[in-house]
Amino acid sequence: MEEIIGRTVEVLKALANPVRLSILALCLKHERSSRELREILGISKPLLIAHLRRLVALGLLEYRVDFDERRMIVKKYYRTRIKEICVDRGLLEEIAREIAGVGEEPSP
Amino acid sequence: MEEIIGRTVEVLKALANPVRLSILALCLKHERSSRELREILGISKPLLIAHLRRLVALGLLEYRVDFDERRMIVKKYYRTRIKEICVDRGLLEEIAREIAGVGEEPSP
DNA sequence: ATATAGGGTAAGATAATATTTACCTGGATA
DNA sequence: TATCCAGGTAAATATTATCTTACCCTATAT
Repeated sequence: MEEIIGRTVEVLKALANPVRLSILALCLKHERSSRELREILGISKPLLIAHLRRLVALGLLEYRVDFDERRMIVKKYYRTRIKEICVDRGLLEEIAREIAGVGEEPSP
Repeated sequence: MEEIIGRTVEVLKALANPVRLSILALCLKHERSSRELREILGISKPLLIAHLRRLVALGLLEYRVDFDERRMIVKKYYRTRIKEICVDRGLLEEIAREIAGVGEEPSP
């Protein structure tokens, strides 16, 4: 049992939000700094951080840490990791099998 | 302006739920009655109705009305309409263009 | 001292979803 | 009469999501 339904829902929920979808779109072609994203999206810092964290946790976004030695400042640059999330016939068939209980490990 | 972000989020939100995803999976290969779905999913009638309505409204699910003349009863049979929802590079690029404001109609 | 930039956390308000129980319609059946 | 079936609705509650303000720390510049 792989819990396909749970994992799929988790990813879809992460994508089903205008801010997070916009972040992925903005970081697609080139990396973006936190400040840049906040200015474009017009949201507060804690909110942006929460959204970024969620995307990173699911592997949909990655970041590079840049250490500015002169200013003793750590900056992060975000970039989208495309994972081609697709709700198609194949996925639905897998879910149907999970519901039917096919592939359950027999009790030991 | 087509409001891609809004429409995409709406569809993804509809998919980002274990019950609705299960309904689509169950009605994929053959149509299912309301009762059948409720027994498999183990949820209340009003809840199932709400989920069904939402999927139908977005065109992800369709139903056939069967009128049993002898019993004077109307029954509905649901079937999944596959629409191949895909969050890929192309979609993100479109969203990025929407954010950048490309293709806005000039003020008249 | 104060402001700015960067990366945070904590608490709390508000809004949206998910879900339940109780009830209504109409006809068939025990 | 009472119960079951089908398809609902209404209202209340519970759980999540979303978002803001107010803070903390470090270092640089004014």
